[in-house]
Amino acid sequence: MLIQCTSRPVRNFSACHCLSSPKRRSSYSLAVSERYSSLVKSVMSSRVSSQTPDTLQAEDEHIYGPVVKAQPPSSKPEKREPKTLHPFLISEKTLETEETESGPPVRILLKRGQGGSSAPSVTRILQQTLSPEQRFYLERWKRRMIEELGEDGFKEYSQNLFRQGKLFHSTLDDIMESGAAQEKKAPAESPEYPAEVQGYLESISHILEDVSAVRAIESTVHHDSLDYLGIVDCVARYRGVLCLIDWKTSEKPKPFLSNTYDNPIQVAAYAGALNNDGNYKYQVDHGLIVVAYKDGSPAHAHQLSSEQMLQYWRTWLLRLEKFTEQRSSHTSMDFSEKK
DNA sequence: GGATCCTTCTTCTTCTTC
Repeated sequence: MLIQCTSRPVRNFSACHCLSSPKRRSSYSLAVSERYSSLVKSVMSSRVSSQTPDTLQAEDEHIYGPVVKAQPPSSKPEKREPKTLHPFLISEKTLETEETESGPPVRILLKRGQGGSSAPSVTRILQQTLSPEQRFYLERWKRRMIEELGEDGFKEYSQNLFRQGKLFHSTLDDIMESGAAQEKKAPAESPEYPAEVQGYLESISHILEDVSAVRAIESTVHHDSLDYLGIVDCVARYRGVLCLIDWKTSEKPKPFLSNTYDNPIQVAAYAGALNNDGNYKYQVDHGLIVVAYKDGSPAHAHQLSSEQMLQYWRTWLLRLEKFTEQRSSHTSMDFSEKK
């Protein structure tokens, strides 16, 4: 039986992200039919909490002030343009990489603190330039999670998410490096990989079949003129197209690009840095965001065209400008405080 | 040797009717 769940077909209820909690599986799963799925969903997804939407709203308003409802987020797309439109691609560099594709993938390690380099990272810039709306929803989510799990429980939960993400990445690095991806061997079947990431590996196995010519793994990129840096997950061909690939793990399904929040901006920022980094002799104008799931259901792959990459590059430049403005206003404030 | 850095994640919402 196929059940449509958040626009993603799954084999059964136990594989459904919305209904199966990671802690325990419901015994209802065998008895329910599609007819009752929305009812079951609403019953099972209700929170065990004495709070009602009204009290939550009241709490939100108490902490953040009244919610301004007259600002639908997507109705006014940001038309702003960066003050300086730094190029995404460099004309001297080539997009063709045939001659350099035969060697092993590069891995440029991060060297911090050398030569007084204090370039900010992509992650830090994105974190510090979140919109007030993003901040609000993240804070609210965190508060609700703490209400449910307690401070310590939430800490454990977050650490667990990070640990799984890191383990998935490092395992994937090993697979890529050993060339297992090109051998088209199902890595999930290999017993040498940690049990905790087997589901994620199964989830991306169909993606790995389309990945070839791995050029870089966990490699540092630095934008030589804009002076920011980051660590790229992977550069490889996906279905023949050279892409900057970002691997993600997620508890919730992310079938649409819009579900990935700032990830496309992150990918464009990395690609722009790689293109403007003298250590890389080629450049990349496509992106790929792969969202892997623990239960092994097929990962979602969001490919970014060169046009989309350019669009997100502009958004990135805006965020970078915002960051720089914030930083200069902070340092001038520090200066006046010290004075 | 210890401290710090870069990552790793987390948000978008609501009912009502076939």
